[in-house]
Amino acid sequence: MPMRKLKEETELFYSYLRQNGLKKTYQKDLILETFLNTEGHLCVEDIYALVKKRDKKVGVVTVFRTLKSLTACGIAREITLGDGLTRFEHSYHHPHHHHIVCTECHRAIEFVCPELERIQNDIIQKYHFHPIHHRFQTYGICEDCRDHRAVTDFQKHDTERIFARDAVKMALCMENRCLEFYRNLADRNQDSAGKEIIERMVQEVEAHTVDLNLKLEEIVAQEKDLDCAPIFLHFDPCELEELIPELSRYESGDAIRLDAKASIELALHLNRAAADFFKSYADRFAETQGKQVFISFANQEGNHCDLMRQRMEQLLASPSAV
Amino acid sequence: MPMRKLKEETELFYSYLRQNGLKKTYQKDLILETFLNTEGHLCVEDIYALVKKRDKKVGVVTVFRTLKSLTACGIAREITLGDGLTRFEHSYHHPHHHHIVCTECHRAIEFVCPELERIQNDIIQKYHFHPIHHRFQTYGICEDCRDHRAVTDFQKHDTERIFARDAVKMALCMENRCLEFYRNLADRNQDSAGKEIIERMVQEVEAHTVDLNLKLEEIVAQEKDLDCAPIFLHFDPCELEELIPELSRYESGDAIRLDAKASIELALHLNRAAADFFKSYADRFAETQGKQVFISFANQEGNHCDLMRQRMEQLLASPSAV
DNA sequence: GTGAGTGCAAATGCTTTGCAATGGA
DNA sequence: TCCATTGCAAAGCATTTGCACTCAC
Repeated sequence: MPMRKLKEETELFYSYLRQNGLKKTYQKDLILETFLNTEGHLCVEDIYALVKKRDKKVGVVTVFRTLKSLTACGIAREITLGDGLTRFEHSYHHPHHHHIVCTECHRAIEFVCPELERIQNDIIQKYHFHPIHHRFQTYGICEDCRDHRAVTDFQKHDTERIFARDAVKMALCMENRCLEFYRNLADRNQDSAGKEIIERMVQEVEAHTVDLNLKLEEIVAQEKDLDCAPIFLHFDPCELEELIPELSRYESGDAIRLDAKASIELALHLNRAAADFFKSYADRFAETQGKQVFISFANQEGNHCDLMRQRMEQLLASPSAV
Repeated sequence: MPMRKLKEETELFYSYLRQNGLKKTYQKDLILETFLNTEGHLCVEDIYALVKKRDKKVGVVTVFRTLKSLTACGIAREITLGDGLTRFEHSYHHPHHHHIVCTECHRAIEFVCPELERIQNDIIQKYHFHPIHHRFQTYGICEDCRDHRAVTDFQKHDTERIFARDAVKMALCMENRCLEFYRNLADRNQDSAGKEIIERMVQEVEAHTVDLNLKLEEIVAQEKDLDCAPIFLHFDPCELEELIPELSRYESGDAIRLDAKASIELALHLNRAAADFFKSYADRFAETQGKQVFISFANQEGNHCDLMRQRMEQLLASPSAV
């Protein structure tokens, strides 16, 4: 947990206290700090035990009461994993997610699924409910328990980092699809000017892929074993697939012949689609590092569109110079 | 609750008792009967109160214990609506569903959403969990509570009947889309033989629609106000839309010219798609009246395919006679 | 100094368990 | 007869409340 965030959340808590005429105390601080410094799905008893390590005099009741406040101001979120205990997880700057719960070891994996959010919105509207929150919980037996292996705790990582990691992976997934598309197209395009344009696209996407991989490494380096944490963002690859134009539409007979203009138009179209998609994808999430990844990816795709447009202008001005 | 079902469930319970070396008793019978004769999401106290009306001597503990057994043998299903109480709902021959819970009045609407089931399967597979069950719960404030209106209980109907009702409605929705498609096509088709074929299709679909409406009335007549119960099956109309061929594919210029053969082929294709879709749709559900509706709809569409094929043979044999 | 916070103990509410009596198979 | 079942009372358990004392503002 970076200090910056701990500070942000503490600020939030204090302003909540101020606004509600409540007082800040040593115990509240201690409980907040303990909560923020622990990842996972902790029950009151867990947090109480941790707090007691630092100060034996604190009572459980205070932990209960403070966690209620933390929930009220959006720092914590109450969850249930089916064992009758109320558990708490970080909420501030953490995307809304769901759980896969092992009914044997009671460990839980978190995942985000925008499709679920969409369905939830559709349904609640259909029934004229004013939405508050929703939860999707899948219960099953995890691999470790099924194979009677030793189990350790899941989810020891900062959710926001894992989300950022997966956001970059999603962007990379998009870029890889684009690469495959452009390479395939360059291979088959029988118009040499168009081929050249597309090959330049390949290089640009490759460069972008390198950047994204660096970004990924940077994120993963922030925390030990972050790369091993299970997938958090459950995105639908079909949605990315749909952004890629169908090559068959450009075939005439079995051959593909896209001149420079048509190639730029195609690339422009693909970039525009990707930019729009990632921009609206970002809208689904609360303020997080991951959201920022989507926004900056959308912006880069947008910038690439501008570049395409410039090239198009150049081409129209002096067709031989591109 | 029809007698037939009460009997089936009682049989199931007795065989569960037999297989586990347990004994049948007057109290268990009483609790089972009370449970089966009440629709809704009842907590132990609710059922206990109802049982007490019939016999003051029965204890709560027995209700707790019997409900555990009923859950174990698949007659009841335990649910939580967020108020800390364990509630029970019918499970035998009831499709797996989810809930929209009002956080004010604690009433819950049930709904079935095959899309959710699909996502659940995808995700649990991705994380290598062995599935047990899943729950999707949406919390919000219902219309009544938002407008500070008086509230009565939801869900006073037999879930299986509501499911059957919605299954028929879904089939009707499909037929209406087909009708619209055929009418539009008949209108625009400039080939008179083809037009005639399509007009016959319109008549056949109309007849089928009448049948389905009769079926719907029959289901709705089984229970008072069944037609007013909220939508239970949340199907995706896009999935139906996708089954309908795009007319634009048959346009040449702005005109449509489909001869008899092409018209039969088109109708055959549409019927086949509908039959396949509803057959696989039925597979998603446990044995219920609604599932039977889907299967019989798929069969009827299949039969229609056979009819189409016969016509095609006739046409090929004597082109003028169709 | 005022009023919220704290921590103890006690209460609450749902659910389970222990146990002696009961009653099915 | 045997052993599951029943219903009472009692225990468990997570959480909340009452209250006197403490401490932040």
